[in-house]
Amino acid sequence: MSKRSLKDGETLQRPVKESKKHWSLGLVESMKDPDAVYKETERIVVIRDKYPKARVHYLVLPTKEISSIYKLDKTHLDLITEFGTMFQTIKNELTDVDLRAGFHAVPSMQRLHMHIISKDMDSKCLKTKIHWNSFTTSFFIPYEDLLRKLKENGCIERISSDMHKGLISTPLKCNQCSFEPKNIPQLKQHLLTHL
DNA sequence: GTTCTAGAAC
DNA sequence: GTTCTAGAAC
Repeated sequence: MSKRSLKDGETLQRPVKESKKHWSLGLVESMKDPDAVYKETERIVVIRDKYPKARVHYLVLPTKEISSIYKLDKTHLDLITEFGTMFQTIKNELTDVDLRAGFHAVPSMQRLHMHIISKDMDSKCLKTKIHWNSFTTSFFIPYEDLLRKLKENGCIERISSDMHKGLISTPLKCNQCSFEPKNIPQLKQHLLTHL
């Protein structure tokens, strides 16, 4: 016995499973979206982060399919050097902002991407401890460090699962002073004092 | 990566 | 009672 009668057009079948792209392909989709693209060269694209974690937050990606930093080898040194040139270009254009460039040690989204993010970390999209720690602990691999590792080792070594767990559970600490907030709302309130 | 929300923390 | 965090999402 059905619990209620069906409305016009309604069926007993579940909606046909949408062939929706997996969320981890979101950056690759954004690269095709003219509204998201900030700059473009033959080899790289710069997009605005859809959920910026600071007042300025861009992503630099290769047009070529490279899934993550763990696929890099010495043949990519020119490409990564161009990432650095792009970072310098953007710094020169935004001289009133303190910008950092780097990569997440454990990226969630596909396609190699370098974050260019301002130090303020003032954003409504910054909501969780993982968000915070992914930019303020060694979970964040500065651009120069990654370039050096690639030159010296010819690849980027994965961090251990224990290291990963440790970094994302690091107690909150301000990225501009020694303050240790009790929780995220307190951190966000405190960040305003550094503006 | 985000959204949602149960239940922990206050 | 309200705020906040952390885990599931088929």
